[in-house]
Amino acid sequence: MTRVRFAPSPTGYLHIGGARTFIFNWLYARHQGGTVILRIDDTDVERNTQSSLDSIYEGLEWLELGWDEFYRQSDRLNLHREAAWAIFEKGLAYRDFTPASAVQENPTGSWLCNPGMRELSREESDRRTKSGESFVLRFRVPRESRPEIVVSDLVYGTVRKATSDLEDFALLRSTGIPTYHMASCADDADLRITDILRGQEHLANTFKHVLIFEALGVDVPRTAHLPLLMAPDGTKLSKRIHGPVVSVVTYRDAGFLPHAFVNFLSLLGWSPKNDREKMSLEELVELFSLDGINRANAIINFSEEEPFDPKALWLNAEHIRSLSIDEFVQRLVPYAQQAFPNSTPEKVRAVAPLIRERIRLLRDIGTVADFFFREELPPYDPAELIPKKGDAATAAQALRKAKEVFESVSAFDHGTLESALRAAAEELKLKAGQMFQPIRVAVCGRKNAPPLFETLEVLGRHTVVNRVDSALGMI
RNA sequence: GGCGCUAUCGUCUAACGGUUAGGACGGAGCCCUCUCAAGGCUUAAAUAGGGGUUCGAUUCCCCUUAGCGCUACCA
Repeated sequence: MTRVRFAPSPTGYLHIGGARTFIFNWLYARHQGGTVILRIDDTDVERNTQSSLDSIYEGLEWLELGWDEFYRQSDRLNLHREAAWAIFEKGLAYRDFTPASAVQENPTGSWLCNPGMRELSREESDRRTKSGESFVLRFRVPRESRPEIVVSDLVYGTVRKATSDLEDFALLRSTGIPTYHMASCADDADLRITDILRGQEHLANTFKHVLIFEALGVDVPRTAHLPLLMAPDGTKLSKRIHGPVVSVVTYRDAGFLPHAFVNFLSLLGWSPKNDREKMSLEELVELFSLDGINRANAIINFSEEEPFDPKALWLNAEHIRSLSIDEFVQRLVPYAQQAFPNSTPEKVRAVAPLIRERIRLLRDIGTVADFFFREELPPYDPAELIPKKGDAATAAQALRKAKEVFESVSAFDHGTLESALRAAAEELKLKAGQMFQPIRVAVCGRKNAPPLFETLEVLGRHTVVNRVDSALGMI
């Protein structure tokens, strides 16, 4: 049975690279009916923050994917320590009493170990411990018996490293707290993780992990390393340098649909190889395979002017268009509330069909549909009322005629309005566009808006007549 | 510095050693049309450089270059 884990450490907000790692784990597990584990790797007490932890939950929950089991490494410290000491008892690790300050004095060249410490007898080691000296527990890399370590990565293939290039890494800090490598492997072993999908930055760590797993006497989990997500400048994503676009909640707040966002991230470093781009969650689960993961880092394309990757925007618009009106309204209401506090779900529902094909982000309702929700139209340039190949007189004529129609028409619905207004245009010998533009600007406050007749219907006779009146007053 | 990984249009990517190097986003143009969208059609745009191997290389090997990662008592 497949068991995967996503193991973020709460030392920063959840960024999109982390989200993608989670998504790949989730897709991989769901594809084969496996188990998804969320494990908080919080062994670095100094740098952990509650706000980071909150950000991880917030981001993960928004994705609407869920997980099956949950653990926190800080609850499991004893397990990690016991595992470390078990390795020590097997003679595969040793105490290093070198003070932390002294270790730092070797910046150049490749440091492998402190030979004197590595060779310390058990008696001597025990004696110094008893006398209260502090130490770090280091893995004794078997450079003589094991010339190289070979990893068969599910994505990168066979990767090898000479043990003569691998330093005696730490298992336990001088505080007794396990290091990342120790805690991670001990937990992976204990939680019976079968497949580790994680960022490529860990590829080089995998050699150490193989050694730990072997020392623990457990099967080495399969690994699949994922290419990294990079900023357009080729550097790694950083909130400080690249701003809020690297944070998952930014996408939520802008009005991405969670699964559209999942769709977008899934396409960064993975391809179904059949030219599919827009996929539902179900399709992603069905199609996902490690074969489609490539090895080169992917750049997420954003800029100052356009903070979201254009493809993400396009995909979101695609997902929005394939929502039913009910689902769309449900997703839209919070954003409508945000932009127009007095908006009602009923009003949103009336507007929804008119904007579904016109917005890329749910937040766009605030700019695209404002004239539906505001009592007063924001000021606009009266010149906008004047149609092409016409003058102020044309506009006034069209508006006066339109007002007559609005006041006299029996039913204020788009079908009736359309035929009445088209007839009116003909009567005035105006082209459709010349007739409709003044009306559109009068009721919407701008030239670009949803189809006119449906818009009029939603606005209602009263509002429409009022707005035409005030337009007439401006001309 | 050492070690490891990577390199196809601007971006995401496809191509069992044989394709006019395909698709998508974005760009440009046209069509549709009451505006804006949506939709349809067309178009520009790539195999980092150099050596091999091969009848034939985007694909395999080597070198160079560039980028990324690891080299902590961070994860």
